[in-house]
Amino acid sequence: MRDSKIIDVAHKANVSPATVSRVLNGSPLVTSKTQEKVLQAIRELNYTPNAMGKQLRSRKTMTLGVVVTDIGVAYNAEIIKGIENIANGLKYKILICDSQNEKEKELEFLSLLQNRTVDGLILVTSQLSDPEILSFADEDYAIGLIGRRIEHPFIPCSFTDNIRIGKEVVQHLMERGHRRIAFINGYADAPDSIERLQGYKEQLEQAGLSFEPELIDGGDFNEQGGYEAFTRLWSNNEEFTAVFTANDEMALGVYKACAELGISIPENIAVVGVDNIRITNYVEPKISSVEQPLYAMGALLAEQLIEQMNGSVRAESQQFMLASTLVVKGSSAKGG
Amino acid sequence: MRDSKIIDVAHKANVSPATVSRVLNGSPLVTSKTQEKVLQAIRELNYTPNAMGKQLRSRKTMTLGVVVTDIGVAYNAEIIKGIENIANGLKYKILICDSQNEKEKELEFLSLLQNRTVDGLILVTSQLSDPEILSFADEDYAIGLIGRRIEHPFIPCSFTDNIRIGKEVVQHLMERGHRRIAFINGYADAPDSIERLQGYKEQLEQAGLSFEPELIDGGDFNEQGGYEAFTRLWSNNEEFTAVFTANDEMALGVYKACAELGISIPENIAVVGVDNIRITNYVEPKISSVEQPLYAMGALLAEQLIEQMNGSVRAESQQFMLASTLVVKGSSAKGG
DNA sequence: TTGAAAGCGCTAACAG
DNA sequence: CTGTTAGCGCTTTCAA
Repeated sequence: MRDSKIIDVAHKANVSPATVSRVLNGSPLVTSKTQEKVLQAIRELNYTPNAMGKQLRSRKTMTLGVVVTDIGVAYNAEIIKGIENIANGLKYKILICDSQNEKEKELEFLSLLQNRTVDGLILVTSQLSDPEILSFADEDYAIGLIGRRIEHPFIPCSFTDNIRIGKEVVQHLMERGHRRIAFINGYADAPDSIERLQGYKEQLEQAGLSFEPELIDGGDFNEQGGYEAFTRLWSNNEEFTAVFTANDEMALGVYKACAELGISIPENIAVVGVDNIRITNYVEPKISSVEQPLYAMGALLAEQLIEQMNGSVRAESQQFMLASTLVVKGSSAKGG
Repeated sequence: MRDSKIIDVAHKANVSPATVSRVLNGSPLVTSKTQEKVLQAIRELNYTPNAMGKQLRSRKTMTLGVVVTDIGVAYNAEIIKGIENIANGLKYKILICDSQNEKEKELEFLSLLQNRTVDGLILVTSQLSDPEILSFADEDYAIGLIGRRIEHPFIPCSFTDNIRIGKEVVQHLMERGHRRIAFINGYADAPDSIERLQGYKEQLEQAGLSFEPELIDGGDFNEQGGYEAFTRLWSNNEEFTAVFTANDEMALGVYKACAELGISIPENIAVVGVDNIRITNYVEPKISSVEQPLYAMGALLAEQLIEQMNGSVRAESQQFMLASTLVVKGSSAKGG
């Protein structure tokens, strides 16, 4: 059966479509008598306002696009939850794109901003380059970033203090007596990688230790990469006593390598990761890790972006730099 | 800067909006000369067709709604990926609702079908009752179900053969010599629970063993529930030698309980779960588990639903019952 | 092959 | 307080 429209309700209630619209939108200037007539007609016709008509007229879709590299990763899922809860509370819906790290797919999704399918877009640790993102921000498109930072007055960002994460982990390991600390990094060009490495360096320097490039390797943020990086580092006989991996996935790779090489954790080597994913608590020993306020990062950003979209004047965007928490567990329990 | 519209392009190219629309939609009846003029104007104005106008006119949003109970659970994430990949391939977008198992939120999301925000809706292991779902299916709304089955000509469903899962696990454990097999179920009224229990019973019967209700308990599909259920079962001194948990989360709870009670797996007791989640491979011993074709469940259902939505005649929906695979690992390696 | 015009369903001026 | 009317941006008859 064809949906009934506002005009049908108007006819049935003997009023104009405008009046029906007023009732629908809770306008205060309708008699309670008229209102009742209209509501009755709505009930009888089982009428529901059509979203497309409304959206076209109001030039708003009340929808936020969210681009993540992989929806299956707990890191992203938690951020999405933060975004979704805030968005829903403010009557927004979210359209998700699992880009599988393909730039092309992210770019394609950005077109939904141009064609006004979404009112705003949130990129979660996107692999797009700054210029690519900025080319959109120059238009009157609302874009927000999570887990990444771009200096731009209209692009809100929420991210963690990665330098501090690097410093904190190194400090913790030094307190446990470690002096030669290896660092397994993620993608070389990811801000997370660069900043955590920087924090690592800064803390070493602060302690009067010299930075040794031969203790650094990269593992692309995944388990296999961590496994391979550790294997390489170990084979060089650098005699480090601790490893700091830029995320937990790579720490799992280190565990695998250690199991094969007969290295025991934490007796022979201490391990600290980042993200504090669930698995870190199920392996033996549990992996010390830095926990990030992911939910908050999503929620704060969504709130800021929506506020900004609805502001009459375009206000300067806020940048949220959130602190993380080191959770010490078995993998770094003993001294080096 | 205000977006340019089709009329602007028309003016610049000295044609009518209808012609621009034809070019946009690849109509064959435009001269290549006119086409070039129009394309040129589009480029110059950096024009992008407005999605709302198009949608209102065509009465389609090219959007699929997806309701999951929790986006953070790997089970759901994998299904979403299957849906999304197929949907994107067919030019559809997906709008996600993480209902957190709140019925009210699911119901609210269903209204997006009524107001035509989405063209179709997929419920993943929804907690809504059959009548609630059917009340929507009676209208001309496209609804599909995953991980659940409703007999209705227009509701496509994809789900696993849960009875077979129950039978297979029991058979496997019996082959390992187990005769008294405890079963920790999920929510008592979930189809997954009921059917897996039924399979468990059938296989016992087939082997000439009697069903013992005192070996059954429930753990609500979560780790804590599994922990508590096992603790209860164990304290009854029933002397079972194996536990079949209706999902892996509860198996993890069993591991925790066994660690506390000093029971060693698999020597004292064998454990088999369902879902084959990642963590099952990181605990010691690895947990035997039944792997479900989640991605395929999502993909097949999305394909069927979209096909159905676009069919001129409303065809009967298909039901997809997919087979699962038991992955035997350390937790059920030894005999009982 | 192209254009004129109607209308998808809704809201918001403006008038009464 | 309510109705009339003009679009939001697009597609699609129908006519030329």
